[in-house]
Amino acid sequence: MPHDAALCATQQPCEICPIRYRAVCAHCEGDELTELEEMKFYRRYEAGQVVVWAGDRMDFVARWSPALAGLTQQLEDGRTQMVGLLLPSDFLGRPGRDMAAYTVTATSDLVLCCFRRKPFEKLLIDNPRIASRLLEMTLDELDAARDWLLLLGRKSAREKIASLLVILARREAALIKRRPEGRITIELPLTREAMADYLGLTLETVSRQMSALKREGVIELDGKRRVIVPSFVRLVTESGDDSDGGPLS
Amino acid sequence: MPHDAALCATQQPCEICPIRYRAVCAHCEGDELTELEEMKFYRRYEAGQVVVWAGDRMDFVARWSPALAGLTQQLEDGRTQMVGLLLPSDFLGRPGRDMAAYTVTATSDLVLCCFRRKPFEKLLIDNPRIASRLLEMTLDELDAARDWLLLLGRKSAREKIASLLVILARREAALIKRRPEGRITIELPLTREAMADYLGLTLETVSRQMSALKREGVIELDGKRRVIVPSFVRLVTESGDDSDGGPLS
DNA sequence: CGCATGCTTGATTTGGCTCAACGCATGTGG
DNA sequence: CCACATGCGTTGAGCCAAATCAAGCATGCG
Repeated sequence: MPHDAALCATQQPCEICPIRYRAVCAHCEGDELTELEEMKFYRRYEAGQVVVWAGDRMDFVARWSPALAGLTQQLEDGRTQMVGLLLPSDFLGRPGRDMAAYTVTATSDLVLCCFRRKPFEKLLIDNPRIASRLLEMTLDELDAARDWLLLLGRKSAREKIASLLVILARREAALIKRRPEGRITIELPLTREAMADYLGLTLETVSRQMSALKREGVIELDGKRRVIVPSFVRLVTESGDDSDGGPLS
Repeated sequence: MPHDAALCATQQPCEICPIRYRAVCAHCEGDELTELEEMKFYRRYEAGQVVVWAGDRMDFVARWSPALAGLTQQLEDGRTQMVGLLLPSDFLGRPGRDMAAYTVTATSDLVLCCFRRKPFEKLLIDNPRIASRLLEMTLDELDAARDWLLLLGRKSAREKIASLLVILARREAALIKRRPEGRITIELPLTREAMADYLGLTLETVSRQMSALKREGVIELDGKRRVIVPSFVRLVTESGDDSDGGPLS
């Protein structure tokens, strides 16, 4: 695995980390940060690279940095399902388990902020703040996974696409603490195939539904990877769930 | 909500609780158990009853007792997806949130072992053992949800049915600490409709696939709710994933 | 230029859904 | 005891959304 020493030197300390307030270290203070800092190292990956293979040994856990990656699961015959999206500040790895359960692939260049697993597990035991933040994050992920179950089990192809766009829009908006409204632009850091793997569709169906949404004016395309949504509410309607997405989280 | 005082009196203290070693209180000792005991009360529900509605206020969390229940999520037009199965010793509710996110329906008679939420949250903060056990359980649920994503997104109707049977068989076997093998019997505490809601199918398709599996000798039916599997490996093959289910968990 | 990669589009097939009838228990009331 | 209703499950016929198979197009790159 790449471990770029020069890179480490250029990384910022936790104290001024821009995503700290949402990450696992959200509620930490001076001493705890120092402790974390000591077990920290960085890894860098390029777009398309596999970060971990399912079944691999993993002796670190990590906080997710810029950019995006996907967790995937496979059947032997090759059918693939993405089971999670890793977005900035998300947590990777599982304390108490040394085998990766899923394959993680970077979809854009990224830097991973890693903590050696053993010391981190120890820290977790005698530091309730970190432990409770991790619990909270895990519960959020569980909720997200359950929403995804509804999508995979009961939504049409068209609704699935719209839902994915809504989710990405909300995620982007949350970073700048605003609610998506009116005319918005969404970055789509995924190939059609990755979208298909996420939505439980084929890439052809994804392509067709994108074209259909464009034809009907629900979205506009600027290149393949940038989507303009003239009316966010219209998109939400197409996604099937009429909810407003709850409070800004 | 029903709160049967007479019943409470007949409940056992945590110390001799038969499912304690798998539940949230797994690693607790004397004092902690006493504390838990103090915030504990029981509720009883009958088969078919709704335990909580999505959006309801919930001022308790609970440990799951005998029997089975399902968490469901709905779209406004009525499409329903089950997003979790609650089995003995599972945990219900989310510390730090007072709204239920899902509707919980009992599929058989059950007794719920509830803890008042506020004191429980407090206990969580100053008791790392309980907190870490809860984290572990949540991570397990997340893994289960992700396996379910693969099932919903990529498996055929036949594979879905077989997978459900495999899961139920493994759960039953785990209770008696054995691995399912050879000829086994599975209790199916679910209507065809509940199965459909779980698998993202219609009840007709569930029925047809059950008939097909029977016709081909993969399963035998004893009444509607009891399934005999002559060869467990055959069933696993039909389920699509060839894995052996990992270590006895 | 030639070739690879990612995407679109079209023609065809098919698995699972919809709608509808029917079977079979169990319960209820006359 | 029979007539009838009700709740679950099964089965069949037809249809449609999405998968599959198959070109073809745009972009980028050695």
